[in-house]
Amino acid sequence: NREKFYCLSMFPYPSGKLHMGHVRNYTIGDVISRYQRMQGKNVLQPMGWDAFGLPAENAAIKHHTAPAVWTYENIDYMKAQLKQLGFGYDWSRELATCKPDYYRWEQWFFTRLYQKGLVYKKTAAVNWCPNDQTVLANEQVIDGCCWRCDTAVERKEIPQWFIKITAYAEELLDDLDKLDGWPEQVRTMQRNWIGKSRGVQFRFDLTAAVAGIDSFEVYTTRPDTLMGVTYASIAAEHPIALALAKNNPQLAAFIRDCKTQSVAEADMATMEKKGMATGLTAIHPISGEAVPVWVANYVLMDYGSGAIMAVPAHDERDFEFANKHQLPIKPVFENISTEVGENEENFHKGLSNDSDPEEIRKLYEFDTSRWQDWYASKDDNLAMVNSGEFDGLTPAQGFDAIAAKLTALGCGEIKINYRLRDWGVSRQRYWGAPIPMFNLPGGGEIPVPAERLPVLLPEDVEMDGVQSPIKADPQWRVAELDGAAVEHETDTFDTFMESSWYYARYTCPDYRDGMLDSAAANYWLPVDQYVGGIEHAILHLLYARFFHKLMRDEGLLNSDEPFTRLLCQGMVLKDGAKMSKSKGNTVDPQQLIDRYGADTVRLFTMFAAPPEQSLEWSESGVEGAHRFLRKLWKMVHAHLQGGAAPAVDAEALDQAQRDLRRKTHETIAKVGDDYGRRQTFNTAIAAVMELLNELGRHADRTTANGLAVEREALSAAVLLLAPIVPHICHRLWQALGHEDNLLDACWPAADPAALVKSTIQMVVQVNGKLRAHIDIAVAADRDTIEQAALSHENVLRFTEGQTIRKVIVVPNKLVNIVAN
RNA sequence: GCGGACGUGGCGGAACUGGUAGACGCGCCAGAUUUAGGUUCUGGUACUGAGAAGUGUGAGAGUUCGAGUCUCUCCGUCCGCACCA
Repeated sequence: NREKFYCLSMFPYPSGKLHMGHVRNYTIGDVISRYQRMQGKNVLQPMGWDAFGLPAENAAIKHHTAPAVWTYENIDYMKAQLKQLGFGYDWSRELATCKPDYYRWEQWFFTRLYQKGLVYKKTAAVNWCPNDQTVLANEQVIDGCCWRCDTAVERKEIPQWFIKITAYAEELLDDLDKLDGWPEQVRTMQRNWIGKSRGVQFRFDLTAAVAGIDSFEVYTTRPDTLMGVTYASIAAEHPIALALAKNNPQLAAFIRDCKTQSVAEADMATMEKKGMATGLTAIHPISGEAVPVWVANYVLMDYGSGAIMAVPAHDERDFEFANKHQLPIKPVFENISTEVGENEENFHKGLSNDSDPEEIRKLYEFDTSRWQDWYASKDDNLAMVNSGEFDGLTPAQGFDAIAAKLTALGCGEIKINYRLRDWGVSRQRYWGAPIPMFNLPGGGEIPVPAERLPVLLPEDVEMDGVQSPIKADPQWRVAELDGAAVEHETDTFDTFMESSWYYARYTCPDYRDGMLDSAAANYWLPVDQYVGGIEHAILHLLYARFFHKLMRDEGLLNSDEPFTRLLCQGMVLKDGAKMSKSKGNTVDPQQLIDRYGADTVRLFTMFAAPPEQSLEWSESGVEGAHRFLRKLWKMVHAHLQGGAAPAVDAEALDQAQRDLRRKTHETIAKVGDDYGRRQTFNTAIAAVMELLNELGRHADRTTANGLAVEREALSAAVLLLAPIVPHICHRLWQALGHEDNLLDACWPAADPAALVKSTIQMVVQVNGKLRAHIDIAVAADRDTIEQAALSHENVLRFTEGQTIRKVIVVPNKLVNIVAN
């Protein structure tokens, strides 16, 4: 009937051997697991392998082997290393995501999602190397070129499978509020990533149809600025652009040019903004004015409708674009506030008259990064201008009025939008789970029936360095369904698929009758503590949350969220930079284990920094950790030389023994709090060090009471350090005469009676500066404290000739005397 | 570019709820043991100053009796940006 505790560390990609980041991650998880076990809980701590992925393909090419061989060898090696470090994993639950008995259930789940309408196929952009005729990952695009052949990479639209994560956007957003065991910054990042917005979707009619298209849709979160629209932009892949390009060689060339760029958003956002006029004009839905239509490289076909309205006066990016292409800038807000700064004043002087575009353009150049924020923060101080019937409204009123107008005109409506996009899971690579679909000869596709799963990925393959072996082999795809010829899909799943549900499969890794054994899953889930790198704060954690809800809605489990508490550990640095092969500043943990032993490595990684901060590597710090363990060993054995120690007789202790005993119990209280609530293991270790320092100074082994107090302190130290340095503490615990297993030993509790103090030291400040310390009886009232403070010699010296204006007393802490 | 964090001695860090800045460790200095070095032990170690005291948490402002902590502006570093995992 013990309470369960599921402690999970993010499983590793089997890249070869453990690096310091793994050591740190898994030490944190193991320390928490051991602490919880000592609390008497039924602890699950599993480990496995995130075994599919791109590096295996590259390594296979380099070493002339198969990705599977390379992966399994790495798993064997890394597993042995994890065992050396003494992590208490339940290896009977080990799983590897590249094994068919794991990915078959992922394939099955995908077909279920398909049947529920949560999966669909559409075209989406990938990085394409025209020379190698292959798809590249963002990582394989270096400065816009292919990493193998240095050819300029193009954007190419190909059909791909998507899962409708946007259907769960609202729940993924709302449930963030429940995750109070998560770091606030992770929740904020996920909120911003989902990016819920309220805006208006509306239609621009073209003055002349192109290839039968006579309008296009745009979405804006700022309909209040609609009257300031001076142009519209469409994506290079927009049907209108493509149709026009057929008879416009210049536009066709520009569109080709737009394709020569990476699909990574960071690259898109920092690249030069380019555009070209289409010659088309759209009709402003309210004013009826002609609005020129441009093609722009920063408008993406995959986002929203692939077209945007542009308001250069009130959007920084539009402003830049308008400046570059000499497009008009039409302000539609006027400042009506009486308090304005110098810049704003100049700015709004210009805004409120009908200056010619050149004048306004000059005006804006004072600081384009600031006026936009300024607008956002001063809603009530702004009034609409140049906006016809909407003049005089505030932006918020303008939002509603213009939205209503567009709705009434039948060309638009208020719409909730998310920045979050559906999850593209197709990869054109070999080393991944095959997507379980049959492609039909006449087009279309059908899921592979459940009884024919898994769709096996052949492991005995040769990599040619360019194409996936299952794409290169014309036989692999051959299949039949109900007597008709069909083809296996040769794309594989994004590896985030496997890492999105492994935590649940650990609860029943050998279950053969389904994806999850609900009884086991519901017993162990949700994970009580998840530990992993901050780099996963958005993608992995969002996909896992999504999958959890999908599994819940499939009836496989009954909780809403997968991870109750989350700890994101920082990076391991050397010389101030992240340890990485490319920088050549890695430290091989194996050498440390060989030289100092697992306990020293564990102690150093936990002591050098709190888990959420980056950890600076230090060889002398490791030696310091080793020194401390030797000292602990010697202290216990020196103590044992003193002979048998009786139990502590609290009433019979002298003052020094009482003080030492109080220190022991203060340490127990602090360390327990550091492990459980704060998860600051570095300060827990420091507190035990302090206790041992105190013991070294004041221990008296000549009396029975002295020996008893020392025994109590050392026993506490051994128990408190046991989660971090289990091996040495196990031996010391035995040496101290305990027969029971340390892991099952009860976590010590601080004795309230031992913590009682008769006097307390308080700080006395004069005008906020420290001037004295006073010893005060714990029960002293405010007057007594004030008198003691005011009559202190040094306080008198600093208040002489001054008037006491105020005395602030913070109980048990300090007195501040305000005088002048 | 957008989103999120961080910035404290020679170094890693501590200061948890706005209340003694620098716990603990490393390094360094001095001493003891040993006496070749290392190990081990003891003491010291933010800066300026003989001292009294003053100054000090990336820079600048603000709120407060009191700011490393809260607010604003700026600078720097790091993480993520949907195909690295």
